[in-house]
Amino acid sequence: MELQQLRYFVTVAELGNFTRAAEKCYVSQPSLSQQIIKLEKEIGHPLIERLGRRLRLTSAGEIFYERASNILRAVEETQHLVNASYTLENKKIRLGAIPTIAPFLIPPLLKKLFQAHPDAEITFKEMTTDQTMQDCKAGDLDLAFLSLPLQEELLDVEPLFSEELFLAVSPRHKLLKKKRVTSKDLQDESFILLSEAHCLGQQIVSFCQHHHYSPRVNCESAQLATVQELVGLGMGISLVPEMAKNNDKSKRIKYLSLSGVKPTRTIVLVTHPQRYQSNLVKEFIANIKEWCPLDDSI
Amino acid sequence: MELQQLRYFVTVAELGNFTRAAEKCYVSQPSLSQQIIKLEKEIGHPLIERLGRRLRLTSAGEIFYERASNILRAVEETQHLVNASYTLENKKIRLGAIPTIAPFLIPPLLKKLFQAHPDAEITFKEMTTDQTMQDCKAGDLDLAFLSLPLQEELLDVEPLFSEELFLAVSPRHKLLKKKRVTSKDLQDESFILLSEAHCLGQQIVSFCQHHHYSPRVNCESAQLATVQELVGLGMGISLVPEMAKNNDKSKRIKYLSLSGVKPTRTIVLVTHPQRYQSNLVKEFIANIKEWCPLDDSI
DNA sequence: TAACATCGATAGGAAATAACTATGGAACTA
DNA sequence: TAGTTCCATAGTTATTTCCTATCGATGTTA
Repeated sequence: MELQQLRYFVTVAELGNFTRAAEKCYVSQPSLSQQIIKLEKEIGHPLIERLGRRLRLTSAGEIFYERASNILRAVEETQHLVNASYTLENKKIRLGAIPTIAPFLIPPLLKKLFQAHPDAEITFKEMTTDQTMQDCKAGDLDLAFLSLPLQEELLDVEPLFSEELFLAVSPRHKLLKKKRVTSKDLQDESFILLSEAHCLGQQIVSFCQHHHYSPRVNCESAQLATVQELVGLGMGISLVPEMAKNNDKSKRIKYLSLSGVKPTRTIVLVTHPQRYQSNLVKEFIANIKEWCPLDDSI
Repeated sequence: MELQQLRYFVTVAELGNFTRAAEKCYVSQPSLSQQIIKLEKEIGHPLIERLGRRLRLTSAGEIFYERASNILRAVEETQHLVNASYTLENKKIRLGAIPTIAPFLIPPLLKKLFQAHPDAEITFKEMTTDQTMQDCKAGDLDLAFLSLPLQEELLDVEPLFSEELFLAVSPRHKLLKKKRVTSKDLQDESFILLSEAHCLGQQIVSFCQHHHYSPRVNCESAQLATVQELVGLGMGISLVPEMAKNNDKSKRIKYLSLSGVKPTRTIVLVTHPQRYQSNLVKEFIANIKEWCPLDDSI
């Protein structure tokens, strides 16, 4: 059974005439006749009685007509629905970010997004770098914010900006007395780091290794806010991204810019190169690139 | 858009895999791919995102999937419904008869029909000969009972039986005193006939003409019962079919069998030669031929 | 890291299907 | 009776669908 046959049959049923139905369907009358005959054979029952010149639907034909016209209406509606869904599709954005970026970068971005598109539907997912990249690859995310380094060749990775990692110490910390603090001064300090799964922790460890010492890890936390609280209580020091420093309105922590080679991290925008991007996603990505202070990079 | 494309698409959506979908649809994978691509072109939006090896429905695709699977379900149901309608069709019989036959022949026939098929759905229509034949030709009746003569070459006309027309007179009528009443004795009588539209009236007129006299038409009625009432009141005489005579349990009328050439009428079964006949209609017709007292014919 | 396996898209030719023209026969009309 | 209208059939052409073979990309495994 094919839709064309239904279209032919419904037209015949409505016009009560093969010839005029054929005209309306823009086919020759024999073509239409054959398709109707074929349809009747497949159904297994005659649908139209040919009584001399007059046509008449059998009771099977009447039932079939009801159903067929409903089906054709459903098909038409489907086309319209899909067209409408294009608008809907344009309203959806699925974001991902790691926890050390999310609370500082996502809220202002979403605020701007909502100003421009009050009807946008945002889904946001905070995960580790690995999980986020997996979701990106699977198409569950339209875009994600991560931090370098990444070993990922299949996804599009576009650097947005770099930011300094500031030394976070408690207000009474002895390092505050020094004029210049370099990485070497940190050698004997207790570091408070995020858990290993989070890249910021790894980044700090690798920064330390680069300067030929290991941080004395005292405490691991999943949240930067927790780290900041612990630092504020004098339980250790940490390296905190600039966005976290700027976001910290409490005065319980002092932030120092290290002298010499400053530790930094680079925030990147990750997308799937093959995935279809709705206009809203495209626009959002373009705006992100505009908004993000690339020139602030150190 | 064609149903085959919907079948392909729904299968892919459900299996999440072109190759296995192609196997399930018993086509090669390229064939299925092409049809999906064609479908997407016609819809105007991508329905399936190909992300590496993984597949993913776009939001348009999800909406389309919902609709498509509903449509396919509707198509399947339609086939079942039509099959079921065959049973329904088998329960319908549409009968037609002229008024001078209907009250005597139809009730006993329906009684027997209901005994054999308690769930049968009968539609009965009492009309003039012309109207009945027109309905037969249009397919609005499955079968009809009429009386000869008929000028109709397009319909099937099958004689069922012939019956005598009895002379109906009031109990005090002078003709009752005669031992033998012939058509010549009727020459001066007042005839009560059905209106011209009814064939029994015409038949009586033609019977009289055949015997070289005209009935002195006094009164015309549309119903045989009315005629019988009038005869009973002594307002005239009439010729009444045997079935009407047998049906008349009141003793207000005396019926005489004419001597010599007896007037008769022949009851026929009329059907449309091209029309589809359900099993019930076929069986009913076969039973009618069995039941009807063909051997009673004069 | 290289070899292998899997998957969807593409190309080109073969098969199947639906289209057309021409025509026939039945059924109504004038 | 002649003419017209209508649906079905026959034969052919055109289109569409399908198939095989193959490519390129993506994961997986040795």
